[in-house]
Amino acid sequence: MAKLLPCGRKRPSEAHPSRRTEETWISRLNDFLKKNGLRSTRPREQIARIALSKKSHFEIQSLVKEVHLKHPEISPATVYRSVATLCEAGLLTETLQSNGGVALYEASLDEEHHDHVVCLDCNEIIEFHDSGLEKAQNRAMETLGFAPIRHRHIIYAQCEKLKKQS
Amino acid sequence: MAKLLPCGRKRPSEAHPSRRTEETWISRLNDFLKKNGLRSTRPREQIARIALSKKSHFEIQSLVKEVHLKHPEISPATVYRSVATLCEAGLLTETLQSNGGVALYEASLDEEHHDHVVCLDCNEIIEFHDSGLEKAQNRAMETLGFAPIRHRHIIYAQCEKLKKQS
DNA sequence: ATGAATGCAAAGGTTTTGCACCCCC
DNA sequence: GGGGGTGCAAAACCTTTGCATTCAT
Repeated sequence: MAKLLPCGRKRPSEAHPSRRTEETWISRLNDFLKKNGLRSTRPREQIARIALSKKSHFEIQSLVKEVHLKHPEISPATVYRSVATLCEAGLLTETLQSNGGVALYEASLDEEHHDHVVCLDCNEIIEFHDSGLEKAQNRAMETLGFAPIRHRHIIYAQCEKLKKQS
Repeated sequence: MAKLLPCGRKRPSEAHPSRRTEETWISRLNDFLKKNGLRSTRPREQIARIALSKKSHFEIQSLVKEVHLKHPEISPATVYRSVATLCEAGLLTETLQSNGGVALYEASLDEEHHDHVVCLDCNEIIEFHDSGLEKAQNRAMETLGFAPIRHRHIIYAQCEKLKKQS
């Protein structure tokens, strides 16, 4: 938690004071499973623990690798199947569900929403939340006649240049 | 051009008055090829024509299919190779270059930047540009100490509900 | 003619599926 | 005990690569 920030940047006003505790998702998951006649199993929970601890969007492939590392007995097939279940349970969100292909996932706990900055110099991903930005977005959507449900905003930016200038 | 808009929405202030003409990218491509000792070939141009006509982000796979449909004699391998070339030429941009995996592409002509709304009711993608939103974004980045280079902003929203309410 | 570009087929990866066995309820 | 879950291996896909041939210059 006291981890150093990449980019030598100041920490942007403590991103998520309200990240849900682990217990919350476990019960959410179990509720879902029970409601749907599904079962609460060890592999499922282990996979969920790892997937839901991811800070930002991730590819399923990296999850497969991490699971295999920590729990070699769990097969890749199970990871794929569990991720599908977690999506149905609403604990993961599939982003970019573009025509049958690509899939990135993101833990969708009820925490405060955040956007991402990808630093092109450091290759780090920084999360941030800016209410002015959110408001501007909502205003734009209202103008167009849409009701925004969720969004994905990634800004690719540089930090190095600023350092040199200042 | 006079195509009906999805979602029964009003057209959002004519998105791209300045989309570059076809000739522009052909000469840009040929310039690049000549400069690098590469050759201007038929398959390359046919692939470029299709790729650069894409309105928004696309997966290479869908491009492969479309190319195969229109030009069955062109092999998938050539599509992959041409896309790489087009990226180097700066005519396509690879988005989401996440760790070795996923790749989406986007035509990167010099047209005005736009964001996307994905309508969850109609499954249509609408492009828009909102200067207030852009400004809010730049302000937020400045606060964090970054210089934004490019970004990707997708808003998932609904239009149906609005219709019913009004 | 020369070397880049292509098509084809094989190789390398990733994701899905079928099936026998296991284990939660 | 019954039916959902899992692991394994095969299948199905997607992307890359090697090589002989074609083609632009």
